[in-house]
Amino acid sequence: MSVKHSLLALLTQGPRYGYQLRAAFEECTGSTWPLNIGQVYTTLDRLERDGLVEDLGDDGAGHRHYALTASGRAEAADWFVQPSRPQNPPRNELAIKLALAVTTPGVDVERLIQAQRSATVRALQDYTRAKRTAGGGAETGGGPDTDLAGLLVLESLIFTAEAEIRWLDHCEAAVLRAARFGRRPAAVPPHPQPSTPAPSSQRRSR
Amino acid sequence: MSVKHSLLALLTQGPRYGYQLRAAFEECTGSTWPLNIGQVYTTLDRLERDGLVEDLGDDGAGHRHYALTASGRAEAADWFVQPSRPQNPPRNELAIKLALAVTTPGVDVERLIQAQRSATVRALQDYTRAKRTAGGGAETGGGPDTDLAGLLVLESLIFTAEAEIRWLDHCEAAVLRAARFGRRPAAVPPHPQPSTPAPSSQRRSR
DNA sequence: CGACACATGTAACACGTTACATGATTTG
DNA sequence: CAAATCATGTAACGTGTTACATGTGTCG
Repeated sequence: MSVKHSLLALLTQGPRYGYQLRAAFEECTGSTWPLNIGQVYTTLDRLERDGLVEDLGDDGAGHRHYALTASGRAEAADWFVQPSRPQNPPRNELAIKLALAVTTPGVDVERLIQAQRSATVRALQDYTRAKRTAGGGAETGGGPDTDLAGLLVLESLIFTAEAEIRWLDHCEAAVLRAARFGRRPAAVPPHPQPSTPAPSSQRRSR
Repeated sequence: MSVKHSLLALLTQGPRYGYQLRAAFEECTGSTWPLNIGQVYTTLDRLERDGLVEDLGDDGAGHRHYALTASGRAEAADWFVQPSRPQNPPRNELAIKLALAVTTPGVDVERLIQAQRSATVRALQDYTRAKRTAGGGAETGGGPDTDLAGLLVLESLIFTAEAEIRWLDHCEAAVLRAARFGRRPAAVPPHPQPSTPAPSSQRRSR
């Protein structure tokens, strides 16, 4: 959904063509999230089909411009006003992995947590370095707030990574605490077990 | 990718059938992320096609069990060991929206930030309430660590929401600071403007 | 009996990525 | 001229959601 709305938002500044829209998107997000050019065209097709944009045709220079329709403009305005709050927050792969890890016997949860923290710390260092580098260079040529936008995106990554590290620390403590109390490996099967037992070749981490 | 790997991870505890896998997934993540049952079956089909699981056939009770193959077991073990670190972090719709908002004239960024913070604070309160409620109730019947897993998932949501609020506060300050210095509304167009000007019906937020 | 949970699927569609095909223009 | 960039698309596939169809078993 973000691509669709991003294109609508970019078109509020006037008609644009596909290639231009991708460049504008990547510039404004500081190239953090590359946007596939093929998807731009297919999304524009869908937007036109749904009556949110209008095809202005070839301008003679080989550029196929699109403009917002009235409902497209309303949709873009609504996107900016309505807070993003899906009923179910987007799936967090790391949280799922850890939840499955603590419920699966034979998984080295400690190692998982430490490996993940190392990876996140490295990513955080990359972001911090990128933030130092940015802003000092030449203007990329976007509007007056293009640098601000890229900076905010970078800082969003930083805040997220920091939170992930804090959560991992918290998980490590919680897992250790749970392990100190009796951790019985599936003593009483709560559901009727399938007739076929787990194969004996099951891997163990130690 | 998370669904595919989640199913593999659940199957490390022995053969299961589709409906059972969904129940196990939702129980272990505390019903935070509902898993579509149709997707379970199509994913199992793909896993079988790729040689990661094996169809044990109907067990006579109408249950179609699947078991891990050797490569499926290796894949699951690898998923637990390898840290989740995609080259490009998953798109953050809120960050994209804010980046586009500060580069788009006529958008009330202040209002956007405040509306989003309110929504996130409400979500945070929901999570906190859910955390208080959980644990006190009866055992759901999962393994000994099912409660722990659900708790960790909830806390992941809490840590993420808190980070989002902090980031929004930071953005508000940064935007105010940028506004205090000269914010010229697109004085010098950096790219050649399209011939068609933006329609005069453009909405303004105030 | 009727409602509900259990259980397995299919179809259609939205969204996203990768790879490929095609041609114009610019630049070393 | 050759390579890179600009520009527009198509095809195939993976992933995810919603809705529908179908049948069994259980319980009030």
